[in-house]
Amino acid sequence: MLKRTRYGGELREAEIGSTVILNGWVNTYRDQGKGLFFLDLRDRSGLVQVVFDLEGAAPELVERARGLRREDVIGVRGVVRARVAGANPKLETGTIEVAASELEIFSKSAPPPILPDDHEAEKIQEEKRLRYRYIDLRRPSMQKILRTRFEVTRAARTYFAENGFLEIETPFLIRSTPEGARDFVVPSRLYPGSWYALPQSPQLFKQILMVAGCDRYVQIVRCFRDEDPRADRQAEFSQIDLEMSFVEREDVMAMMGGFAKRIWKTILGYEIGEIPRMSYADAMERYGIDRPDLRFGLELRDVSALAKKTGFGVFEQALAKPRGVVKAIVVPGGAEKLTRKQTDAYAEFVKGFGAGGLPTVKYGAEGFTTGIAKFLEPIQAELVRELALQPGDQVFFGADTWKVVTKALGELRNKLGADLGLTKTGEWKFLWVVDFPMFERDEEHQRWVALHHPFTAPLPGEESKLESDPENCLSAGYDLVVNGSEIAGGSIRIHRQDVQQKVFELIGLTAEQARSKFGFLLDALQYGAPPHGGIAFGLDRLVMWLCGTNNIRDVIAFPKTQTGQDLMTEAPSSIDLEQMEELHVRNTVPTQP
RNA sequence: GGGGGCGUAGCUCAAUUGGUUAGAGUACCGGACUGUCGAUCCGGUGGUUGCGGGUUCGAGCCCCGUCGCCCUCGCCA
Repeated sequence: MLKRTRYGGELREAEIGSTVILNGWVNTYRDQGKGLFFLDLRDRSGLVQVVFDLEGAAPELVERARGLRREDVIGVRGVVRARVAGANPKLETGTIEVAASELEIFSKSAPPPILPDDHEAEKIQEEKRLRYRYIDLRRPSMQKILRTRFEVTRAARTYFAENGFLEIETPFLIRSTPEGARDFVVPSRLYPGSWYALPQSPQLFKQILMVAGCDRYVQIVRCFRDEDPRADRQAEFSQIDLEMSFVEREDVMAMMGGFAKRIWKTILGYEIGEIPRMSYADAMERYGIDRPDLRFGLELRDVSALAKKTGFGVFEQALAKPRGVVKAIVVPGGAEKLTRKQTDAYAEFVKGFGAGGLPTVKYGAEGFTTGIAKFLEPIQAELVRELALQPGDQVFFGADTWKVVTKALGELRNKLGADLGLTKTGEWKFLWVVDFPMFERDEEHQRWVALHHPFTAPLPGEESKLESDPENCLSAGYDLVVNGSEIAGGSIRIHRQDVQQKVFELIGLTAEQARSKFGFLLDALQYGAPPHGGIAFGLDRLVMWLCGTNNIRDVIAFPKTQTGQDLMTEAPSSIDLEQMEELHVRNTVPTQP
């Protein structure tokens, strides 16, 4: 066997004159006739041109070479030499080529259904790429993503090892716990009628590792949530998960900030600098979202006080609602940049988030024009001052309950940022969001739900509000946001059994329910639990940002479709009747004929 | 569960809006070619128009159902 001595894509002019053996796939071939045959050999490192010619090779060799086709797998021995007829600037190896003297064909390829060319791949239906994933992954850009993902996890292990963390595995077959996302479940063979669940995260296990004295835990771990996927999430995903003992939130944030800095430095050579902070309340008021994209302004401004003076029906009705507000977004230069068609489309857009419409005005030399200009006459001067309007600006208003306005304008703000080209690649705006409320009111079920999760501790000094004022009790949670995307989230945990009981009670779990579902945690907290806290990084989303893709399937070697299928293996599938009987389950779906 | 988009040759697309035998590029096969590089030139194979019904003299195109993929709202403690 011709065994590789070098990766072809790494060869450069310095190697001219040396003999190498390359292994790889035929990317393309160019048959020049009887005696001259070129091919581009692809391996993990990239492409290099291999030439078979009469001067240097036996005719028999040339004949065999001429039979090569795309995606055949070969070994080649040859001498590295300078290109005779000029370089190919498109290849990193474009100034050299390998003059082949020996060829071994390891495997012929059937005509490939798709070709692993980066310039083709954009056009190929993703369905085909997923079906033939083993071909698609041969593409240089996919190889680069796989490598980047590995560099991230390697840097993570190095960083956390340097900081005294232990990587400890937690089980995949666990007890199903309520709340949160829908569980994937696995039937038990040995306990008829009983089920395991796959973990949505190792949350409880890592807390128990702290009780167990492990002090600092990290794990790069798969998590499972049986919810409908999106472009940036799927049922099965990975976290860099960690937990620390004897810490306050400052300690965890410092550790994670250091990790983010390490990653951006290692992978992109980028210096993050100090990561600013913002309270959840601020984020919601000014950006309408708990993960603001700070790459652009367009902040939401509360103009309720002024709106009250207009007598405009839409504003009045909104302000009459419980917690009704009127907020504004100023688009600098929007009067000219935004067409009527666009602003109409934005009105439709915000309706999708429950807003009744999108009142708007343009500001110019003659004051307010278009839209609701006439209604704003009484407050024009004050509004111009309040919003620091410049001629040419356009103002959009949201008028409804705080919740609807916040959501609608927050989403509109992000859309405007994208549409107006306010986000540049290579720009990184990090932000810690802190001081979340412990609870959110679920009006439909008339109860409190934990905003983060029910193991999150109140901020020091806020504990008493659990009794007196749960709505305004702040938590010791923290989210790390980059460019409007939440890439990590965590909190200081409750380490006292009585506090944990109280929180369970507030979210509507009776003592009995809490005991039956989380008894092991409550027990553990009784027997010497250190103060502890942690955080989890979404590995997939992290790699997406680092690789510049907005498709989570690009950063997972074998991803699932939006309906949870693996198109390559065709999972999920039906199972044999015997398998089902062994597992004590029965199929209630009529079988296909 | 709701909304939107897509589905024609292995792949990427077209088919003058219901009209002859569904075309092109590419891949593949055969031939030519000694410096190509997304090689080129000549010729060729290749189709259950996702699937199932329906309307019609006639359906890739219209209608109904169904399957699959993507985006999205809900959902994702």
